[in-house]
Amino acid sequence: MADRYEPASFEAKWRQRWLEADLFRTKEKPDARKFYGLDFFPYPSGAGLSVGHCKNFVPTDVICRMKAMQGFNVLHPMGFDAFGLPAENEAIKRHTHPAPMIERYAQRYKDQMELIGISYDWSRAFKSSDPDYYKWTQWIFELLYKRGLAYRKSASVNWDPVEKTVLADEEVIAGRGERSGALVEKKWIPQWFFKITDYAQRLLDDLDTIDWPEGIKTQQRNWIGRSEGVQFSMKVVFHTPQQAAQPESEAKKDDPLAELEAEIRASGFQPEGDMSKINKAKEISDKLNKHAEDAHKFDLDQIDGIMQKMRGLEEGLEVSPHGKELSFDVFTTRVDTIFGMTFCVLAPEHPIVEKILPNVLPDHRAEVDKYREQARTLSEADRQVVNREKTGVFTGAYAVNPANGKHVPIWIADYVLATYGTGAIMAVPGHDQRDFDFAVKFGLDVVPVIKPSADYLKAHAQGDFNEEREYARYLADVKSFTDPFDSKDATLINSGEYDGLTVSEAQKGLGLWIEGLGIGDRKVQYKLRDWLISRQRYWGCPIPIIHTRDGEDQLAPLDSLPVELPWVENYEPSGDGASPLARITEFVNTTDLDGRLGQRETDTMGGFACSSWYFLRFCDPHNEERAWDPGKVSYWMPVDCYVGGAEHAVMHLLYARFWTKVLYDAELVTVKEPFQRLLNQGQVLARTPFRKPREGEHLALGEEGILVPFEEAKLLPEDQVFYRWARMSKSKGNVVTPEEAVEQAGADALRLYLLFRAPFDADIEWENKGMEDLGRFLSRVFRIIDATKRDYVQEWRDLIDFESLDDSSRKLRRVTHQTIRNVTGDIEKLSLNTYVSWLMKYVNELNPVVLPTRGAQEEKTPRSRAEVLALSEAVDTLILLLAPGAPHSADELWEATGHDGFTFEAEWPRFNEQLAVEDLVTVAVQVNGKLRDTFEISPDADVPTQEEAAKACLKVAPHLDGKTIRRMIVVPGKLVNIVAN
RNA sequence: GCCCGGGUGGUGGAACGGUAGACACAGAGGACUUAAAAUCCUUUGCUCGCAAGAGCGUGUGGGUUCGAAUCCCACCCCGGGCACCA
Repeated sequence: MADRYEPASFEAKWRQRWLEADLFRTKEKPDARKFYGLDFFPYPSGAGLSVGHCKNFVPTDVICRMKAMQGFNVLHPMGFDAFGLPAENEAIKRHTHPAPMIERYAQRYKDQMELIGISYDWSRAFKSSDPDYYKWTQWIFELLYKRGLAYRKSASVNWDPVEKTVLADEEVIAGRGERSGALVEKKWIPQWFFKITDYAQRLLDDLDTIDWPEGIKTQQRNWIGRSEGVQFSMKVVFHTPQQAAQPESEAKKDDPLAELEAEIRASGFQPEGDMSKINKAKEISDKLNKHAEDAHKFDLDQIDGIMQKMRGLEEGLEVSPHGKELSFDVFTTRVDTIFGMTFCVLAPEHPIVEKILPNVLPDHRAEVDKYREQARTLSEADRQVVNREKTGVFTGAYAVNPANGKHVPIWIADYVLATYGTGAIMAVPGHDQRDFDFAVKFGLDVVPVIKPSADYLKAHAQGDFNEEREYARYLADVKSFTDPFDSKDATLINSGEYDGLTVSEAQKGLGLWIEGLGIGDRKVQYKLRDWLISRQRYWGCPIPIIHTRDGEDQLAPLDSLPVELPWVENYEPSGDGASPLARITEFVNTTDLDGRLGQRETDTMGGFACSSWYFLRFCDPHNEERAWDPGKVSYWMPVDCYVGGAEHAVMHLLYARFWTKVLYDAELVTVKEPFQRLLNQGQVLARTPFRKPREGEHLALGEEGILVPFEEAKLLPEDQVFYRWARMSKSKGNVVTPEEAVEQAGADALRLYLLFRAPFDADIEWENKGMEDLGRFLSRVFRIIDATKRDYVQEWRDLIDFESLDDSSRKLRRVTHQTIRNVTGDIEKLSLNTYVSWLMKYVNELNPVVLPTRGAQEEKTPRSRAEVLALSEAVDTLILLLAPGAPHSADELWEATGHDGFTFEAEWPRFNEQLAVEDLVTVAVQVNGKLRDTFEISPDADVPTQEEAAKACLKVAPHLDGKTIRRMIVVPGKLVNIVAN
């Protein structure tokens, strides 16, 4: 055995032996606890792995290796997310077919993962594009369909003109396709969706039950976007042309309903019981509008007359030419501000706009048409520009504010989204920034309904601040205050009988009132929308649906699964919104369950469908009868430690949770959450050269310079080049491959460097030299083991308890057991940089014991029996604690010390509390919180003894001079604080 | 704008509310060597001081506490996410 780390001489040998021994095959020992460690399902890119990817795999490997040594049944699988756009795009670029291409790339990934010694059980590997796998993806699709969670509808969707397919909301970042960066267009085509919105509340609630980074949970909460509020109906009314030209008239003050009641009685309609007037009116209107079949019981002419009258009650109004009531719903989280509603806004796409238009003046109609056309053609990105100037048009119609009967103008504006809530809002410019901006721009009224705080008034004050004066000015001229008062902690004004209530009281009161009125309900809204899974692309899992000739959708029969993706030479997307599969008639034409002719669905599923259940298949990967054996899945699930990048916060991680919950409801899995513990690793950044822009060159926003290859950077004048830390990527030319790293420094040095350089979840600024530092550490380990060869006793375990400890051996064993405790705890916490630190510290402590200073070597007295045994224990412990991080070296040393087999199969060192206890502890002495001295004392000394010892400290006395001790605070064995003045 | 992280020596980073700077890199000095590399030893937060020692120190300013890098409030800076969601 060498006395230094020489990776070239043994690392490859050990990898070969592990392979031959089939060492990492998943064990399913009875009675053992399980541990499921998993890395995110990677897409095997043609660029291969960089050391950046390894930062993901190594930590999982460390904890899995430790768990295996602790006797757990460990599931540590790997496979490939092979279906999807990245693979297909790359295949098109290379003029090849994705299937053989992905096969090659996956093989390279596997080779690279093996090269750095990751302990994956490759016997469980699969690709999501394997028919044996996607058969079951289709099976789950059918399950979703049967449960009403998969549906097809025409919708305005995100069309990526470069990828030539639609994208899910989650794949659109700031109006651009996540991968292509192209501006996304709106397209109206029939699409398949999964009804994830049904699970919104559970996806939100169960976040509290899992151990994930807070940031990821928050991102999911925001994405789900729950808000509580009130949804209520607003009636549309139309002014006559003459009246429309006049200023808006006040609503009639006397009680129109009393008159109406008389009319109702006169009609012969006898309401049952003691219904309120409002309910009577509502009932009539309901009969007319919704239950025409009931209406025949009454004299229709008479009722029509009542309705005319009812509308006529609204002063200054004329009945719409159609004689039909129009209304629309609005959603608000601030029903307390309802008295401040001065206008309403509809999204341009709102369907009621069609019904309003025939009843308004032609001028309005023309403007609205023009605006809607503009909105339709405006790209999603243009519409989402930050702080965009508000646009909109008045429809010519009005809505009745149910709170005060006032008629407020209905506008159309694209700042109201058709896809959220009801696509219509009550606008309260007094207390909402967006409405305020709109009101200011279009000269609409602003009515404050919440009393502004003194702070707000002060911030907007002109000249000397006088609260009352400012308040008066505020009430008179809100618009001059430049932004609305936005507080949820104040009282109401201008709100009739609700004046003086707090915001939360008013929310409760007004919510109940609206419910009682029967025009609305308290409601919960979510931002989350259904998951769009159709892709008009070839390389994906076919959707197992047959469209029959009479327009029905049928599931492909279960025994016909998988619906295999046909092999075709030409699979490029057409760009017309149809999938390439639509061109393959042999694929398209088929018969359904009943033998009717039909056509297959030609869209494929987006890649995220395939990765939403792979962690279940790993539990039982070769099952041909079913997707998985429920017993196996209930044994292994949930994943105990799931490691991957934070970029999947709202895509994969949300979808996989959704599928798991559906499968739970179908009693196919026993967990509600798939990933109990999630960790996001940091990235590896590499020094990347940029040059300053030349004349005529322009930098995009946020760019500092122009990326140049290293070769070019070396040739450029020094003042033209600068370096920045950037994520490793092939396009930046800054990639370090695992092959290069292993060649230069060795696999174990690479592994330890990735662990040690920064905390697990922090970014690493890569330096090749850093690996060599860890190589030197490994050399020190080799030297220590080499130097103890002569004294080492392999059977120390059987002998050590019978030997009484002398000073030196007690110290040794103490250090050993403290290290076992620290290392085990840190690996458990995935605090892996400190894991390596403890090993280094341990080596530093062993060094002087093992390697006497030169010259003294000859006269070294022979070691005592106890010391020899303690040292032997230290040797084994060091090797075993090192094994998860540096498995090649550990096995090399394990063999050199005469052990059979592999460290992977050896038992993890056990921590003995008694041995770790110190004889003496150092106690800090503070005077008034400032450190003045320390003393050593037995750890079980009582409090008075420690107080006395503290007072006796020499350096303490001068600081107590002329002071009286008021108090003494003792943290036994740690600290004494003398409080004196 | 809102929401998450994060600001600690020359550098990467350690620190259950209890001795700030573990562990490492870099620096300085030394040993071995003809020399270098490698290795080993010592030293290293800053300021003042020959020293003993004292003072100052975890982005800034306040607060809570016997005691704050750690908890609370306000602000500044960096990284990430969301983005007209009513």
